[in-house]
Amino acid sequence: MRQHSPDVMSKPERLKLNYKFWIETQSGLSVLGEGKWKLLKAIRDTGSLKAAVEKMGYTYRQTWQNLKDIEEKLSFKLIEKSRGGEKGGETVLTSKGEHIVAFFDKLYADVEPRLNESFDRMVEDLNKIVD
Amino acid sequence: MRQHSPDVMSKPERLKLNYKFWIETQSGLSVLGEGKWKLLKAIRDTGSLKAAVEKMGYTYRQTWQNLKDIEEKLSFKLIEKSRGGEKGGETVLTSKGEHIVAFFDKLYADVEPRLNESFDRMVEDLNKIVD
DNA sequence: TTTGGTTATGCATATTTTGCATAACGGTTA
DNA sequence: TAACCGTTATGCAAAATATGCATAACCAAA
Repeated sequence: MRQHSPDVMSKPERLKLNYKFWIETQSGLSVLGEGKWKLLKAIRDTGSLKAAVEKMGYTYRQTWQNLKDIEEKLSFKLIEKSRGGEKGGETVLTSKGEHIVAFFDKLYADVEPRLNESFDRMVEDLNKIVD
Repeated sequence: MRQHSPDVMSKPERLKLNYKFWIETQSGLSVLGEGKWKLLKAIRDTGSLKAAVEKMGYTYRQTWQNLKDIEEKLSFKLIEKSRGGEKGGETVLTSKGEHIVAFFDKLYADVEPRLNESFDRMVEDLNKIVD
């Protein structure tokens, strides 16, 4: 069957730039980035993994596994979980968990403004190519 | 069966930071980043998709599909491919393909030095958390 | 000892990624 | 003009990941 490719010249669209930072192990294994940073904040704010997950729109199953894997890679705990009690259970950040949150706060505060400036400038060049 | 978790406190390892930039469509669809940038350079240098792919250690099948998808998202062609002939076929960059390569060259030259400086500074803070 | 809300986890299903195998091309050459 | 050869093109099976449902485990309080 002969089938020609879709016309690749038909829908010019303005482009943009995006970026991402994350922590990895020395061996290059990815550990955690912006998503888990925000999740940790949500855990801190709610005192509950379940509530944090719902707030973020994540699934409990996967997030629980992700956090377990992250702690394994880091070799220290980010959260302290307990079951039972009046509220059914709770999850709080460990001291190191708090530090990781604070680290990302600082990292983004430091780097994002300058990066966005560069990107705003460069995205003009980029869109000249499209036209 | 009762099975205790692996001891998460047992292998402290120095951490590092990493980052990534990429181009996306206005609607947030990821288009291409560092990998395809380097691939395009390899295509330019070799005149062949097959050779470029082998140079990069990618698989032909997937790379071919990726490039097709990227051109679809961009709505313009990055490469011009032909089959047959003495060399069996060849692939060269289009003018816009060249421009995209040049864009990434400039982007990384602009942004990387300052970013690496910030990261070197911040990674010290990060590893204070680990200890 | 019952209750209730949270954490913990097995497992089936869906989705994505890989990679093998093979077709299609077409300028060159005899 | 017909066979050749190295490249591009692509279907498809298999493997690896991701997703999400269902349900167990837990335990302070009532």
